[in-house]
Amino acid sequence: MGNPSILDDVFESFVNGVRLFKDREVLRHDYLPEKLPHREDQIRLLGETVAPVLRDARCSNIFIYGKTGTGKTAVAKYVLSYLEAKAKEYGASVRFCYVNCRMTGSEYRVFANLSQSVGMSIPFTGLSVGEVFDRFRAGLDSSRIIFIIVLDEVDALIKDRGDSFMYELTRINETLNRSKVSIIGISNDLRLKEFLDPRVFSSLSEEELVFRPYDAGELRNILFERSKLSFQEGVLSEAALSICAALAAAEHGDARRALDLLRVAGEVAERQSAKSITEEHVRQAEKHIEHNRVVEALKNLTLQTKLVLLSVYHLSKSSATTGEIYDIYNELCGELGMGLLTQRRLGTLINELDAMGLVNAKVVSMGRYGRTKKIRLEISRSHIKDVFGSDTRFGRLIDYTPKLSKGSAGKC
DNA sequence: TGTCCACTGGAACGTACGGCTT
DNA sequence: AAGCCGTACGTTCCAGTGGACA
Repeated sequence: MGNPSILDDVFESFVNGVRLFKDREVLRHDYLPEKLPHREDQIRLLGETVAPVLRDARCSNIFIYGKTGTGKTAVAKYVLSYLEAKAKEYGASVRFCYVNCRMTGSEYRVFANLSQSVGMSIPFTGLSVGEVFDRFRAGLDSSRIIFIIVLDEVDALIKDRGDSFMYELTRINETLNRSKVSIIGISNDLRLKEFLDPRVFSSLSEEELVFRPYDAGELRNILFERSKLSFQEGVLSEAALSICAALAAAEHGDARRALDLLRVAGEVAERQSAKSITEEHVRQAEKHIEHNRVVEALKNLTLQTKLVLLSVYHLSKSSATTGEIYDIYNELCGELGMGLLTQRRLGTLINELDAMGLVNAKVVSMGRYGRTKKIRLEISRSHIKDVFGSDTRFGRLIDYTPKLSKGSAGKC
């Protein structure tokens, strides 16, 4: 369990050391601040759109677009919480349910979630989606309310499983007698239109709201507001604040990223017993976040996907084709005495690694020599060596020398 | 201009599993 | 216990394809 005296030191310096934070929760993603700077227009527009529910009328469905960290979720929650409170004041029976579709995972669970929020209990599994939907509808109708459904990251679900559940939802009002439903869809992907049935799309986007990315100046204001609540006075340097804003602005104006940077920079500074947070702490925080992201991603891969990535690793002097990787993967499976997947399946796994940013895969045509994907590592080799090298099942394969029997691997 | 390579990627289907309803 | 159900992970089949080469 380690040496207790070491931990004594760690804990003591944490408790008695320099305190930079006043309240670090303020910098977390799910913290909902009282003010949302630079989103006044969107708040007003959304407020105007949902206001009819205060007079017991159904409001228009709304579609909200914008990249991650542009304040979509915060604005939606902010407006609806306020609306719910106002509704109580006016005696209107309004309720809203927020569902993050990506976290929730499937249409079954989305409906299960919605059902629970109208007081129906739904088993974890065992029912058909249709059955869950029927129960939701019945529960909703008997509760006699105006129900606002917020489907966050709805693009994740639609791209994976199609839009049949959205179709059901958009038509639900036709079968309700005593309750009404409005839908607020939130998407990170501006091209969502392409994935949706035109009927569903037109019904969903009776109103549209677009959230533009924050620029560096706006991010700076947001960080400044939050830093007043999260840090002790005078602890955060001007330069550190600006660089956080600039780094996040360079990455499509993501406020979440900016807040993460600031929080981790504070933690780094605190650990070093620094009296203030400097530019250098932010730089270290940036490295720290990226390192953690990659290591976590690597650890959580399935064994087969790890072997695919390891095959890329063994070929990564230059980019490799799917066929070359499959050959190496074949060898590695042989070394471990494991069954191997088909090349078709391997292609899908490579696409998943590409989506995670661990490899870069590009479809190229080599004319007479066929059409394939060129794959190269997107992360440092040392990350793979560190994480996979300590794996008891296949760690030894890090130093494996491929036989490259077909001779083509490694060339460009 | 047509051929042909080495795949890509969609679609349908199979299997295993945990968990519900009846 | 039987019969469903959703989910995860995988296979099989196959039409489609960009561009070098003859």
